[in-house]
Amino acid sequence: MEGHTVVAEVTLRDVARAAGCSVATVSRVLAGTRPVGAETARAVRAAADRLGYRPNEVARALRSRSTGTVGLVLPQITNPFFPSLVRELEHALHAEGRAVLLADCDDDPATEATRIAALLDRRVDALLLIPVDERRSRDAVAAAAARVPLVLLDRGCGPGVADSVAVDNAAGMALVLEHLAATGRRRPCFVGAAGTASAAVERRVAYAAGAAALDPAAPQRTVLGDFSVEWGRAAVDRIWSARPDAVVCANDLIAAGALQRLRQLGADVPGEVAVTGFDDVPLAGLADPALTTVRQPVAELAAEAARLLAHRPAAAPIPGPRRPVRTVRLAPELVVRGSSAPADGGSDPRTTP
Amino acid sequence: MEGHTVVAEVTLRDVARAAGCSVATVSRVLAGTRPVGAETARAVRAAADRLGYRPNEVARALRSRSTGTVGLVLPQITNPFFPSLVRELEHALHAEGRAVLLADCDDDPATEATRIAALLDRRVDALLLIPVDERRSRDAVAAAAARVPLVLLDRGCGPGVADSVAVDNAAGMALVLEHLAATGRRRPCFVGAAGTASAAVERRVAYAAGAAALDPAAPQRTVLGDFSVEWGRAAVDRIWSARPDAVVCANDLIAAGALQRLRQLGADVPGEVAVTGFDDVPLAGLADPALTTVRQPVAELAAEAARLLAHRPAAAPIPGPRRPVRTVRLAPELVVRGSSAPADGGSDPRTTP
DNA sequence: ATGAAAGCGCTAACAC
DNA sequence: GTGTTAGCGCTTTCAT
Repeated sequence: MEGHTVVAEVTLRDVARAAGCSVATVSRVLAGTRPVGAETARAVRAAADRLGYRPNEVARALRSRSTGTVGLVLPQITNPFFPSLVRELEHALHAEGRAVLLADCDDDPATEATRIAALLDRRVDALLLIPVDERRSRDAVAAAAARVPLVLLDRGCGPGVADSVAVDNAAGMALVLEHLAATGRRRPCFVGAAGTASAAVERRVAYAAGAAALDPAAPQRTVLGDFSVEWGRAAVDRIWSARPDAVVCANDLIAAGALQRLRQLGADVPGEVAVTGFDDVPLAGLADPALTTVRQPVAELAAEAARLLAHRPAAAPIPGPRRPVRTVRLAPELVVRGSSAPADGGSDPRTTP
Repeated sequence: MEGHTVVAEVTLRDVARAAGCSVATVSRVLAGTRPVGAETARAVRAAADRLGYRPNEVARALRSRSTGTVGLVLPQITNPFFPSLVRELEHALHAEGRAVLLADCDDDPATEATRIAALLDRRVDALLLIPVDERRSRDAVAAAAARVPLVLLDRGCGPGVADSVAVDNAAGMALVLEHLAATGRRRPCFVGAAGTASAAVERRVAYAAGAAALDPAAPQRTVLGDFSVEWGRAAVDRIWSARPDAVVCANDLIAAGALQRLRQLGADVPGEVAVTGFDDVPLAGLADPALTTVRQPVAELAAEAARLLAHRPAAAPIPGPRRPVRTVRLAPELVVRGSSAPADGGSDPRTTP
């Protein structure tokens, strides 16, 4: 084993020389751009194989003005909802021969702006972006969207800024509330997240709208913090005195925290109080009791995002008329688990009065 | 808002023209390669600012033979131990102005080989790699290490293949066993992972070595599966009949599954049996009871990996003598939580007989 | 169907 | 200290 060594990279010239033709011909054979004589093509491929030729993607990128890379910008890879999304995106893109430049923003809009700039400097062909904040990310996102195709994922960034694909948060929250109503819960409360992130806003608005049907006072039983386990724990102390029979949480982390604290307080979940989450992160199935939650269709989200990128025409020669942004909303799925089993222990809603 | 548009990128030439000097001078000012007259420098910077010039990193890369990107190749981003590592690596690298090309291998050596090749084609300056498998990843890793600086992370890949940095698994397992012994446990069993991944091997070897001191029969109470929650659940059914007073797991996922199944079986954790994990993933603190585990020093791992990359000289002109590989082992830390509290409920080892 | 030649935007000799 | 020039490795006219 020796140290890595530039063994004089094999270039197109080397292949051309070995195959006895010009570099242009080799390029055409390998890229399949234009017809080439069968005999020549064979010789070229043989030479390329024999020499172990690998095209220099950097040179190719410079010349063809396309790097074959897309930037993936996200708030915090440690948010347990993102890894599976990243995985699906990476696979979808790699399947198209594109590589992924990853940027983690540390949940900070300023860092986000820096990362976006760095990716643009590297001439990514496109950007997949989960904005840190609906409002504070807007300028940087809009500027980037003016330069490359850009698709917003999971969270929005104000109207008309860019194409976006996300789960239908309102529909998800409605599923939760319907389920709770059907299993006899009548005093829900909501533990949400403050701020302008679209998931936070949409989920709390949907709760307020849907819960009112269950109980006119339900919308008022709302406390707001952030999307964390710690907040879930703290929130329980704020709302438990109201004796809700269901704690509807804005995501699974909050729900996990709430569950933990309720257990500490000796509350009976789900007998006395149901707890629900949102996202269906891996942790949700592991909680005790396992968490009823709303599953985001992660693979579809990724596929749809990749599709939007592919269909966004490369660039207009002239600024041109404003192109309408496309917004895709995917249907979520309710995953019923132990944390919301009817109080009587049965699982059929009809057995509950 | 209009569609993204190539507004005729500003190039070095544009800046040179605006500043009234040559492209070389502009390059020198911006790169700081060589001294430039104060007056000229000012003019250049002003022009660059005014035009909103951003260097084309692709062109720069082609010319300077350095892309400023490093490839990060990992088995499965959805493994909950990796996101925090990815985060630290991304930050460490970005701080040096390098971008991260991410590749997820789907836990498959063949995919891994493909991804490595794709990254090399893109001329990454270096590779950070968590191999899928100690043995089956070896060829691809060795080949890659011959072309660019490469640092193995978290898992090894056979001796002498490449520089590596990982936690000291043996030391971590020893900490666990000492702790169990000190808190009065005498019949440990081990739920590990089969296969040749170095973490799997080192942890099970360390258990066998350390547990024998506790109980000569302990090493035999070992069952092997994979690093998953499902295996943790299944393993309990295989070992519970032996009535161990401690279930030592090879990672936190296994431990979470074991904990869940023990609870289902009505076992008292930690009263009747202690459970321990390894890695300290976010989930560990959330389990009930919270999981005693071995924390990997993630930030240090990342920093050390970045340091090794930086110090690996770029390339030798001639294959040269075999360069010794460097292996860094970082000390782990035991995190004691509820799942291993002494049977009497106290937390001081001395209160236990 | 093939080759010659012109760059993509930048850096790095090499002159002055 | 600054300009001129020659490419990095490739794709793509434009000839033939």
